[in-house]
Order: sequence, then structure tokens, then C-alpha cells
Amino acid sequence: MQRVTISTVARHAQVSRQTVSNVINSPHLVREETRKRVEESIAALGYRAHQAARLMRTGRSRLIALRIEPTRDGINGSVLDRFLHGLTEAADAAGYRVMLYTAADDAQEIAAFDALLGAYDLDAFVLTGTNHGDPRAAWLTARKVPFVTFGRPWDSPERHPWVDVDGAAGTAQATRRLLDAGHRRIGFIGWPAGSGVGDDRRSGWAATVRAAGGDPTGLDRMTPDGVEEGGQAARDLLALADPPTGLVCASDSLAFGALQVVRAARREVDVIGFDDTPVAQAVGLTSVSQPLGQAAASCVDLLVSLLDGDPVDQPSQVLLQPSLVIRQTV
Amino acid sequence: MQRVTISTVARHAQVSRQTVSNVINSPHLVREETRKRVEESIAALGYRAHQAARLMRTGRSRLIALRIEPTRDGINGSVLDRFLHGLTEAADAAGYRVMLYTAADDAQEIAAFDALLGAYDLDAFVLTGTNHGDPRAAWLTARKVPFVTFGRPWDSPERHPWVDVDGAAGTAQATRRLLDAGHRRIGFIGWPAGSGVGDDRRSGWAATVRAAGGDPTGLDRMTPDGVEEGGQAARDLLALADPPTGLVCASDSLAFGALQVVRAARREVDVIGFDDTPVAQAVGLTSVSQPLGQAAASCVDLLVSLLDGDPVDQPSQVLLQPSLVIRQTV
DNA sequence: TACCTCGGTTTGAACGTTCAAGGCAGCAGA
DNA sequence: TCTGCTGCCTTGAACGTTCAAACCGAGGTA
Repeated sequence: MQRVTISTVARHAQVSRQTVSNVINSPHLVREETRKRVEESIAALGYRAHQAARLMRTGRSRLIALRIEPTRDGINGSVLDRFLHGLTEAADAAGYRVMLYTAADDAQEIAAFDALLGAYDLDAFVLTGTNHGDPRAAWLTARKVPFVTFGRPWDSPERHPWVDVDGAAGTAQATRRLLDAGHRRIGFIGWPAGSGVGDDRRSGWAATVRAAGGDPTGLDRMTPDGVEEGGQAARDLLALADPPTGLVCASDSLAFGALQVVRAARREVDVIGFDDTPVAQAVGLTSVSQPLGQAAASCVDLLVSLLDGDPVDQPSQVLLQPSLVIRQTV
Repeated sequence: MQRVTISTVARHAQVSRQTVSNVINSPHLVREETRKRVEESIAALGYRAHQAARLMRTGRSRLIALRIEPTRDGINGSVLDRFLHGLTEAADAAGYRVMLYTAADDAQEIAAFDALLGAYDLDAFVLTGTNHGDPRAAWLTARKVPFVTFGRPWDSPERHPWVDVDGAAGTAQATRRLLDAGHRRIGFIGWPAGSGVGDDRRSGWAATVRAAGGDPTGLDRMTPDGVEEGGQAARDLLALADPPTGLVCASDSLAFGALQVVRAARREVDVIGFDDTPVAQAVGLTSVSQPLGQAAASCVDLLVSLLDGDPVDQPSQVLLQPSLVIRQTV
């Protein structure tokens, strides 16, 4: 079965190669009547443009790449996966394809950039999460390779397009929900200070407590992520003289740990998690849900405008609002 | 920054294009001394073969595609994701890249095949799960497009390479574990008959119970997947005159539902799940774990031998053994 | 001497597409 | 009538690679 090329179509429609190409890429250059004839031939023959050949001429591959993490913290890992799915769909719709790569650290990831650009002429990268003073962003910027990050560059002054979810707004919503349910003392279990995401989530809780006339001091705990850790922090808070009756957590892992402790102690404490993971769904934990599909779509939007659009030089940023998924815990 | 092409290298090493190409693809044709000189030039200039150009000549893209599901059952979804990660790593190591696509049903997936083959000249596909009389496998076979399925073709006589995990062996292991723990009446909660995977898992339990001199009759329940459903089935089994004291389940969703019912009823019943999902990890549920990394690696192995190897015509099959991850429930 | 073989190398063409340049009517303005 | 413009279309070249064929010198054989 021979490949149907642009020349096959050209012969069939009795025009030149270039006219067929124009029908596809710049239809306004072609007379209405000719255009129709060519379009019919394309449909009749089932012609599809060959991306590799197109790439050779134009230097554009219509391919974007995303790193897929080598290690997973089982409970929170699904967040990236949902994002990945959204990205594939949005890219599909915009005529792009998603290619995957792995890397164990930043240096390896930069090597992967190099390899992918060299071998496949990738159009753009999507980075998930940015570390402090991220070398990847710097490398890509230096080479003028388009990219978007999912996650704000918390401390670097690097200006590049990003998409993120407003974590503070999420914990604020969760806190308000607890306030509305009648709780007056609301605690927070989060990560050690210094991670942009973690600090952001803590700030939403603290601000909301204060806005309601309360005092958050002493009602939060800092611990690495994990079910055990969340449980320990909860035990600690429940042992206070005037313990909290509601808990907002920075992750579902922490929240799940806390929930188990609360239930085991038969205390009337409501717990809210973050990320709406499968675990939250399974145990009926109320949780803050990130609009990952939307986030992915926004990433694609930004990339497409970067790639296809006019060279607008100020980078664009998108901050999305999370929503609270109410389950049994509140 | 100009691209380093094979001609750049050729000039630098004072040889012709073709010699450089030979150094890369057929080193045995080149004199030792020349080879070294060219290799040094390649390293010095940081040359990387351009896949698109290579593809145009050879018709081989070194790209494999995998579908990423549009919908997820939250609790079991992570299985595919772990497979995906393993696939990307294994493909990377073999010099291939993984490209993603989405499709809502078989017809759409076939359209996606067509589009991907037309536009990017994909080398091969990896299909996850095969339905009864799968039209996708037939389509690919008819067009002689190489592919591997992760999951056996349960009823179709279609002969194609596949990789699968021995589900019956998994439930057999789980059942034996319960027997060893002293249980004599062991129940099973699984899916309605007719799904190859589900029937396979049930058979492992039934055979092991019989082998131990027991009688499985009446001790299993069939229900669609889900936490609620698993709980209902468990309640049902516990209400028997002579109820089981151990439960093997076809999925972690079912197992988790059953576990909650058991705990709420304060019964001494051990539960074992299937798939070792994040939920099982979080709640400490013993579960049968599929070697997904290995499965992915096997898929890549089969594809590579299909693509690069001699045309061996008997299709290869790989059946991997799962392992039991012991947690608190037994 | 003439011819063949063989290892090592080069040369031209081709893959399918788009860019850049040009051709050819038809029409308007001088 | 000539010139220039405009709309529509075609032609040649190029992207970076590999295939197929040719070349070239050294050595072996008749």
C-alpha cells in the first residue's frame, strides 16, 4: 500500500503540489473552485500530511514533551497523572502530540531536553513544579525554547509563562467551610516552611482564621508528607489544652492520617484534605480539588499562543481557583 | 545557533557524509582509524542524528504510542499510570520514545491509529486491555502494524504478542496466605462472570480452596467494581450461617469496601485486595501486586524484537507472576 | 599484462513537504 | 499600445538523512 503524498493528491486534482499545500496551509491564496476540487481529492484519497517531512521544511514538529516522574509517593502521585491526561486531550485538540521522557534529576532532565530537541525538534516543554532557582528554566530560556511550567516560580525572578492553582484560596475555602459548620478552633497540618506550595496553603488557612476574628497561633503543625506523619501531628494537636475541632491539611496523605487518629480517638473533629486523590474518594474525605484538566488546557493554550501566535513578549500567567469537594467528613 | 548536521561532522572529520552515516549505523564498514576520527568529531560538535530526516529515508520513526484513558475509576486508575511510567523508561533505554493519544471508544481509537500512522509514521502501538473480539487488534493486524497488548486476548483466536500478569496465580497466593494463617472458610468477592480478567482471578481462589480440601461453593459474590459494592457483598457473606473468616477480592476497591464493613462490624475477618493501589497502601490492606515495571519492559522487549529483530513469525507471549504485598490485614 | 576482487570511500538521488521565485492571464491607468 | 499590478498557479530548491551505485587503489590470479 503506497503512501498518499501531496503529489498523489496533486495529480488526482490536476493541480501542482504547491497548490495542494496552499489549500492546506493558506486557503485564502486559492480560488474557491480549485480549493473545493483539491479538498475532495484529499478526502477521496485519505491524504494526511506527513509531519516529519513538514518538520524538515518548517522546523516545527507539533510535539510537546512532558516529564514523567520516576518515583511516586503512592497517595499523591495520581495528581500528575490526571494532569497528564488533560494535557494529552488539550494538545490533541490543538493539533499537538505529547511525548514523554524520564529523568531522575535536573541534570538528567537537561540532558533529555538536549536529546529531544536534537532528535525530534520538539516545539515546547511543559515542566511540572519548579524548584528554587530552577536550572531547567534557565537552560530553556537561554536557548529560547518555549516552555510553560505548571506551578509558580516561587522565588526566582525568572519571568516565564506559568499556570498554577491558587492553593491559598483552596485552604481558605476549606477553613471557611469549617467556620460555617460552627467550628471556632481550626488547626492546620502542613509541611515545613520553605516550600512555596506549602507556605501558600498555610497562609490561606491563617488569613481566614484571622479574618473571622480568631488567632491561628499554635494551632498548626509542620511535618513531612505522609500518613503516619499526619496522624502524629493530629495526636499532638488533639492533646492541646484547648484542642481544635476542625483540621485543614496540606495534603490528603496528612489528612488521611489525621482522620484515622480522630476516628480511633472517637473525637468530634472534622478534617479536610487537599488534592482530592483516590484515597479521599475512598474514605469519604472532604478535600480541595485542583482543576487539573483546566490547568492542562491552560498550559496548552499558553504554548499554542507562544508558538503560533504573534510574538507578544510579556509572559502570561494563569492562576486557577480550586474547589471544595464535600464528602462525609464535614 | 546553526544545527549540527551530518555534513558539519563530515567536513570537520574530512570525510564524506556517507562515511559519517556508516560510523553511526554500520561501523564495521569503516576503517578503525577513520571511525575514531569521526567519532571524535561527533563528540566535539555534539552532533545528534535528526530523527525526522532519518525517518524520511528509512520509514522508521522510533516512536511507539500508548492510549491514555479518558475516564478513570479513581481508585484503580493508578495501575495504568505505573505501567506508563515503566514503559517510558524501558522505551527510552531501547532508543524509542512514547507518544500519547486519547480515544473515547474503539472506533475513535482506530481513527487515532490512522492519524498517527499517517502523520508520524509510528513504529508500533501498545494496547492495554483487550475486549472480546477486539476490532483494534484486527485493524492493526490487517495493516501489518506491529503491536503488543498488555492483557491476554481472552476469547479471540487472534494470535499476536502479548504480555500479561497471571491473575489466577495472584489470587491463589492470597488464598494460600489465608489458609496458612489458619483460615478454613475463605470467600471471594469478584466481578460478574464474562470478563476474562475477573474469571481468571476467581479461578485462582476456587482452585486453591479445593486443593486444600475445601469447597468454595456459595462463598463468592459477583458485583460491579466499587467501594460500596464491595461492602455490600461483604455484608452479604458475613450474614451466612457459616460465614467466611477470610476474604479475597478481585480489586482494592472491593477489598476496601469489604474491609470497612468488617471493621465496622468488629469481626475477625482478614481481607486481601488486588493491584496494590495507593488506597491499599494508605489503609494497610494486604494486596496482590502486579509487576507493572516488568510488564512494561516486556512489552518494549517484544516490540523491539518485532521491529529490529529477524522476522520470527510465531508471536511471543509473556506471563508474569504477581506477588503478595503483606500489610496489616493478614 | 590484463582482468577480477575487495575493502574503504565518495557521489547522486530520493524520502514528502514548504519556501522563494517566477509565469501567465486579465485588467486598469497612462 | 505599453506598463504595471493583481490573482492564481507552477517550478526548482532545500530541509538532513540513508540507499544504491560508483569509484579507487592494492593485491591476487590467469
